[in-house]
Amino acid sequence: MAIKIFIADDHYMVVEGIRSMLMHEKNIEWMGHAMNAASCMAFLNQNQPDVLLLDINLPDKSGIDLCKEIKVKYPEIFIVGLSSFNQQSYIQKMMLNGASGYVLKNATKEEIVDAIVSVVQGAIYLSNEAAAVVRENKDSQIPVITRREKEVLQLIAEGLTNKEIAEKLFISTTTVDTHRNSLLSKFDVKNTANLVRMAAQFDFI
Amino acid sequence: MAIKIFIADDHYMVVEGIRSMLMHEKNIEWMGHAMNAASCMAFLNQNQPDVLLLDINLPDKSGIDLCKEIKVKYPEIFIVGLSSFNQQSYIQKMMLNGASGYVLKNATKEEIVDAIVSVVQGAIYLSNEAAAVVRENKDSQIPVITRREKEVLQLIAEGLTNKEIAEKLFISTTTVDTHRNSLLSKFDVKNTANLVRMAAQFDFI
DNA sequence: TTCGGTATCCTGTAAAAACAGGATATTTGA
DNA sequence: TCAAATATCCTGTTTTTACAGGATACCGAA
Repeated sequence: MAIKIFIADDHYMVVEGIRSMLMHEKNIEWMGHAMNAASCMAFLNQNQPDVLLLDINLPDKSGIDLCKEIKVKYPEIFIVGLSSFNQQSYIQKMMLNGASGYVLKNATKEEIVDAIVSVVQGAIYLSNEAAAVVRENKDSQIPVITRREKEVLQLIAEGLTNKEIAEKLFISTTTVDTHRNSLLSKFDVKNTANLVRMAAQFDFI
Repeated sequence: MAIKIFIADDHYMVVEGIRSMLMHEKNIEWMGHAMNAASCMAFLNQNQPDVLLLDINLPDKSGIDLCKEIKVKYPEIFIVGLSSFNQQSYIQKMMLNGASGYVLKNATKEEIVDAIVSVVQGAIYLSNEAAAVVRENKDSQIPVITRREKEVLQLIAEGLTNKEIAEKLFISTTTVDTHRNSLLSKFDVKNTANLVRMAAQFDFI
């Protein structure tokens, strides 16, 4: 029986590339694709793929969050993360949220097929590069920040002062200061400039 | 006579996707692909495509720089930039370095074909999204900063204070302050956080 | 050669951030 | 349910930045 796969990715070329690669695989059945999280959920509501190839960067929702939701609602679907760049953090978060595999978008046909076959058998599949990323990043973790901290961080990066942020969020400047200091501490940096740079690197802003 | 195209992109899925999309286009001839700048140059040394689809993110060299080099050596080749995310700066830099077009990787088959046909006729082609990016960024040009300013900017982003930068560069803190203020003015921002964010976006750091 | 841009330096003030050392209410997860 | 995490608020002090308004020296291109 063929493995039924579905893909959620807003990059048409990637969808087309994978489709082209898997077209002649006899034991893989292509169910179609979605370009955003909403239509992906709509599809899953009516259909049952065995494996979902899931981009981390959908326009309407992060693949990370979507992964979690899908695993809660449809735990029997195996999810393989898909990303075009080596975002260490994403790989780890995706795996924490129930993904069974991860391939980078420069994967070969063999890697894709391997990943699909492996996860269906209950294994974990990490492509070479993804595995390397996970390995080398064991110690330099990406800080876990709260929703409010992220909000403050983004306003900081936009150039707002504590006072302006306080007014925008309807909180006191001292609260903003507290968030700011916990951000500095979580990112292990000593001033705003460094904070913003790290945040940009980790794709928080 | 068919338009001969060659593609340089390290994402196999993208290469495969474009190949699959263009496979049945009669007036387009697929010459092959390169996964890095070096093999792309090696290919161009022996072959003469009409259009080169060039990724901005090659492993061994930035597409921006490669674009410039190719246009110097082979000015008759039309280059279409290819990127997976909307990096405003990249699009503009690519165009400044002689590219004739730019498409994002979520482009449809029609956009790709349009781009190829357009640039061969000497036109400039910008995909919808790329055009929007260029349009909205018309006034907020990438600032021209001096070598010293860039040096200071990088140290600021690393979290050094004016005093520390001064010590590192063997200049007075007031000089650092001057550079800092001219950076703020050139980037048209009002504090360090905003400066670092813009600098990160424009790829200065 | 002269003029514009760059780099250097100065004094001073006001605003903002960094840091210390708290407190309290609410939310959330084990 | 109960502890931990989160979000809120406070009073201070010190350090750093932002900004105003200068000046001088050097270099390269018109």
